[in-house]
Amino acid sequence: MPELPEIETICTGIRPYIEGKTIANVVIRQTKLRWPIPQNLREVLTNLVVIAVLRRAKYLLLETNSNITVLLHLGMSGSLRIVNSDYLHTKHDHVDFIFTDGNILRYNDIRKFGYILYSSKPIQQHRLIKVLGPEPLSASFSDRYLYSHAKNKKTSIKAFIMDSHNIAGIGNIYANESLFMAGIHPARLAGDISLKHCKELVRCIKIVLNLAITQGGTSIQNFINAHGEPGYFQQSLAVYGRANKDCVHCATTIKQQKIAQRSSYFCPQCQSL
DNA sequence: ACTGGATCCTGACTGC
DNA sequence: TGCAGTCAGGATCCAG
Repeated sequence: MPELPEIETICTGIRPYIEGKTIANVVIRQTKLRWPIPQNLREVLTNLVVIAVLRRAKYLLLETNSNITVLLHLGMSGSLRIVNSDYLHTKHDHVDFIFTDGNILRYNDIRKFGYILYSSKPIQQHRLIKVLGPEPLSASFSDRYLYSHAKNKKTSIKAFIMDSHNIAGIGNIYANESLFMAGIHPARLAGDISLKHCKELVRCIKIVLNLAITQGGTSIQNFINAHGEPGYFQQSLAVYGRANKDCVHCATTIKQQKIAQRSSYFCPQCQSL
């Protein structure tokens, strides 16, 4: 389930193989993803040069030497790998971006929750991009920002930080881990979090995401990097997936509860309501 | 304006 | 062994 650190890992992994390279062809085996792949994707991309591989929230962006930017979202089961033509495609390998040097950027997505689109406008103006909140690792995501935007909100703090319109790229795993580290109960109302606690939460979100990036992301079900290798952050998870186990701090039993339709894990002792 | 629920999908897992 | 049911989850859409 790729979140920000996983996309960052993939971005770093594929960049050396495709930046500055020319797209020779695009093979689409399955168009029915979350949204249909544009019918003319192959026609539009052929002969373009990828000049930059970027990440915004959980989107991976391929900038080209024309006005076209490819926008990729991996949903929850998507992966991208660099392969060559010796690797035969398998069941859920939906799209191949084939480069003139023989490398292939292969998109696989078991659950088809992801999507591939392109934009001919500046990508910041794209309807999916312009509504995003600040990057959590940027300076603009501050205690002041969190406090002022969460003020008066009657939703849970967990749902709030997972909403990409508020903060971009935090999914269920890192929301759980950040709230645990900050000692904040996931069901607390966003509007009730003090400036002091906002400061602590912002600090913890940045620590958790940075640590996950250095460990190559989290492989819970099927995350793999551009070379087909798993990440290692799952070994550092303090609460996510640890229902009925002992809290790493106080040995209280970790509780699991659905909050905002998502499995939430917390220590009832360390994280006060 | 704001909030929460339904929805898309497949595979792993559980229980009978 | 086989089948049915449940769960995982990002982000959009829609209803209240």
